[in-house]
This record gives sequence, structure tokens and C-alpha cells, in this order.
Amino acid sequence: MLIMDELGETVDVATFVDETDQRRAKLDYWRSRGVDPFGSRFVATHSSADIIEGFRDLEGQQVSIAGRVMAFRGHGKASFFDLADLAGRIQVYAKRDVLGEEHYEMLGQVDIGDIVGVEGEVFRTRRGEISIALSSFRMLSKALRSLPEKWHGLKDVDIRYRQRYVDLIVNPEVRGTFISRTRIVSAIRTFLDSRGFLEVETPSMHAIAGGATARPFITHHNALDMDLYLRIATELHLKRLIVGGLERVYEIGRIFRNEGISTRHNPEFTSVELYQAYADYHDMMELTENLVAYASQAALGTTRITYQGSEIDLTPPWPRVTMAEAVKQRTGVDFISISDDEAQAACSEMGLDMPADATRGACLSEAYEEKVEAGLIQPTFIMDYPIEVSPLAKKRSDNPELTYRFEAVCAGRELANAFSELNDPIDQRERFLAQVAQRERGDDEAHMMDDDFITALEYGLPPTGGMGLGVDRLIMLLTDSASIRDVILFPLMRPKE
RNA sequence: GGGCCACUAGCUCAGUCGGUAGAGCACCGGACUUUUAAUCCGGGUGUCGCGGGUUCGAGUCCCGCGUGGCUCACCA
Repeated sequence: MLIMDELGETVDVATFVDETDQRRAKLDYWRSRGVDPFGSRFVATHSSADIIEGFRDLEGQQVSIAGRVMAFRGHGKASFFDLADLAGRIQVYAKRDVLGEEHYEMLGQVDIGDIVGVEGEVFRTRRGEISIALSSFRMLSKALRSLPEKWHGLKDVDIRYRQRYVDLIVNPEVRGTFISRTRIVSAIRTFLDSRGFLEVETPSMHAIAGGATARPFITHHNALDMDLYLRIATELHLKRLIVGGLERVYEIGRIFRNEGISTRHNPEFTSVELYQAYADYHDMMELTENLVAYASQAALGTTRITYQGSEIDLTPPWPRVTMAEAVKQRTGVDFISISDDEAQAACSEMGLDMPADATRGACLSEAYEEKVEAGLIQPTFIMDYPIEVSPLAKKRSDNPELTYRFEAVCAGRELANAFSELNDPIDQRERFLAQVAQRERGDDEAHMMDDDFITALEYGLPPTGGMGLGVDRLIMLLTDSASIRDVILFPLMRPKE
């Protein structure tokens, strides 16, 4: 192909060996024909799916549609190309007789990856494919880089995560996952809104990082000359709002934890936390199983799913079992009825090293996490967590070593964590003090003292049920994604170079 | 942070025992008016992740580094 360069010299595009240079040279081709290769507004009358689904009514009608050219099949005086838009793909058929010599030649200069707007008549080809018989087209944006291969797509996970835009162009299942993500988050909102919850926003920058056991990110505010923590949970602010009388609140928010990265951990992730005044953890179980089932129905149309080869039935109600029972069933050890020393011995027999001062509650929790959790494939509520690992949950009235706390477990992992909230400010202060003592012993993930939160409790927190759920992990479950990075559009990556 | 693995053309991948860098798609040129992974003919476009070393000679062997994946530890 011959083009004119900036100096008015005629240059053969073929002299540019690099494809990006060839495509850059084509900018001059389009400009020389009075076409802006980075065009402007285009009004589409239909999407690809509109045309395919509405073919019966649209056959023979004129339509216009915009999208990215994903394949081009030239046949001399006629050619076919595939146009992709958000809804899918549609084939376009072009004939030189119809377009005219000049425009047909220009069409031949369209590359795979270019964004064009087309106008034409809906018809079905001899082979049965619903197509558009092109009457005119406009270059809307010239692609200077070539797309990954049409058949194998983009596989290199490094590029897929760093250049998600390319991943989204060429891997339709990736688009599907993120569309599901949006539907799931939207379903969570609809479900909670319909139950009278108010969606609220609380600060992401905290003077005290509380509400969870985790190492926070630290940042600095210049004008106030103070360090701040990025939040590790939304819990303590949301409970302040229950004190304030909002009664039912939730927040879908970004959480930041300065910890390891893995297939299940991204430094920033999304949680939904909700609090319901006058409710308890039994209400939270009912709410959790129905919320998850609702989200599954919204995204997949079913509550029976497959996750990484396992058939999982999310249909409520889910089994409820206490942690002590679950551990006893699996290991034969009844941690409730033995001494701290016996519990440590039992752990060490299971191959778990516990510190010499470990209580039976701490041992129970460890035995559960190491020996039981990974084996729980079907959704299950594990109830009554030991008080040592539950500094914000209300004590059981019949056993002060346990709390009204549960975790929902599915596919061997925690999906949600909930409790009857501790609303006794005196007890809460003692629990914080115990955490602060742990902190001073070097546990930098132990909770910090939050005096204002205690003050809030002193004004009176109604009996409240609260629940937190890892939104990314729910999405992983519902989209059958093995890695959290597959459900986060732009997962954290170390900068290249 | 530890262990294992990967990195070759824009993309997907070959590359034997250490001996001139390969294919398909994409791209360029040509043929082709209902194809659809279109087909046919011609063209290989490269800092073999980076830096050292061994060797007459390194994509290949050795050392270091980088990025990523999986996994263990920590966690949600």
C-alpha cells in the first residue's frame, strides 16, 4: 500500500517491518482520504444482541451498530468481518458493487482491532448466519497495536492482569466474569435495600485501625501532620451508626490489609458488612444464606453451582453446627470438656504446635481451622467461636468461654463472619485491653484500643446482629474462579521495570 | 519471606546432544462476489526477560537479578 508521509513523499507501507509502524503509517492513509482515524460520535440503532435476538422483526431493516473489528475475511470483490460490541458479535457482509470502488478499497484498509460504525440491512447468509449487508461504514478509532491471536486468545496472566483492557477485548469469558460481578454486587444491594437496610459510607482513613485482626497500611496526612491507617474493616463505624439509631445499615466497601498476596488475598478487597438492631446471630444466619442464594440466583439463575469441580448446593437452609461439635466429629476430641493442658496435648497429637499458655478455646479454634474448615465443601454455619478469637462478639450466657459468633464456610473457606454484637461497654473495654496486651507482646495484628467506640457503646448499642462477607470470595465462588485476581479488574501487581 | 516452575516475533507455541532463529494467527503484496479458525500463492517482522560466566561457539550449560504463576507460612 502506498501512502503519503509528512513530507509529501510517497512511501510503501510494506517498508515498515514493524506492525505498529505499519498501522501508524495507515493514519496518513485515512487522513489523505479526508477521514479522521480517531473519529467522533456515532449513533447505533441496535446492539449485536438486539439484531440477533430480534432477527424475525429486523430482517430486511436498516440498522446501525458500532464495535471493534475482530476478524476479517476478504473474498476479492466481497468480504466479511466480525464486529464485537458489549452484547456480543455480529457479522458484516460488504460488496464492492454496493459500497463503490473507493469505499470498498478503504474497507480493505481496516485492520483487526479497529473500531468502526456500520450501517446496513439485516439478512441471513446462505450458511445461516445473521449478518448486516453493509451500505456504509465509518472509521471511529484506528488501533495502532495488533490484538492477540483470535483462536488462543491472550493467555499470559501477567499481561492479562496488567493490561486488563486487552484481556477484556479478546477473552469473552473474562467479560462474563466481570458482568457477573456487577450483577452480584447489585443483587446484594437489592436484597438488603428490600429488607430495610440503609447503605452508608464510612471513612476509609482511620486514626485507629479497628474491627479486625490484620496489619494495616499506614499513610500520612500533611496538613494535620498525622499518620492515618487505611481501614481494615468497616465494623466499628457501622456499629456507631446503630448507636445513632439508624437501626439497619450496610456498607459495600474497599478494605485494605497489608498482608501477603495469594490466590485468595489481594491487598485491597471488597467487603459487605451489615448491622441489624434488635437481631441476633440466628437472624444473621437466616439473612446470610438467603443473601447468598439471592445473589447466586441473580447471577446464575440457580442456587446449585459448580466450584472447581465440586457440586455445591447453596439452597437455604444451610446446616448449623457448633465449632466444638464439628471438631469433635472430625477429630474425636471434645475441647469443651477438657483442661487447657489436655487441649494443648490434643493439639500436639494432631501435629499442631500451640504456645504453652494456649487456652482450650485457642486450641479449639486452631484445631477447627487446621483439621475441619478445608473439608467443608457444602455451605455450613460453624457456630459459637471461642471468646479468645472473637473480641467484638457477645459472650454466650450459658458459657462465657464461647461467643454468639458464626462463620459461613463453603468450598473449604470462610465466606462470611457474623455475631451477636458485644454491646456491653465494660466487657468491650476489657476485651480491647486483652488485645492491647497481645499487641504489646508483639502481635501487630491484635486490635487497638478505640476509646471513642467504647464511648459510643456507653450511650447504648441495642442488641444487634452483624455480618461481614468477602464480596470477592463470593464472586469467586459464583463465577467458578480459582484466583481472586480473576474477579478483580486491576489486581495489585509489582510495577514492571 | 521459603520452595518449585515459567519467560523465544504483536499473540499462541516449537526449538533435539551447545553449531546460521522456527510454525500458526496477526501484518504486507497478489488471486478470489455468501465466508466464518475462509481458502490459495509470495514475504519472517526477533535485545531468545536482564546482567555476568564457561566455551572456538550459548535460546540451550553455570551464577546473579527481574517479573509472573503455583505452593507453604500469614490472613479474609
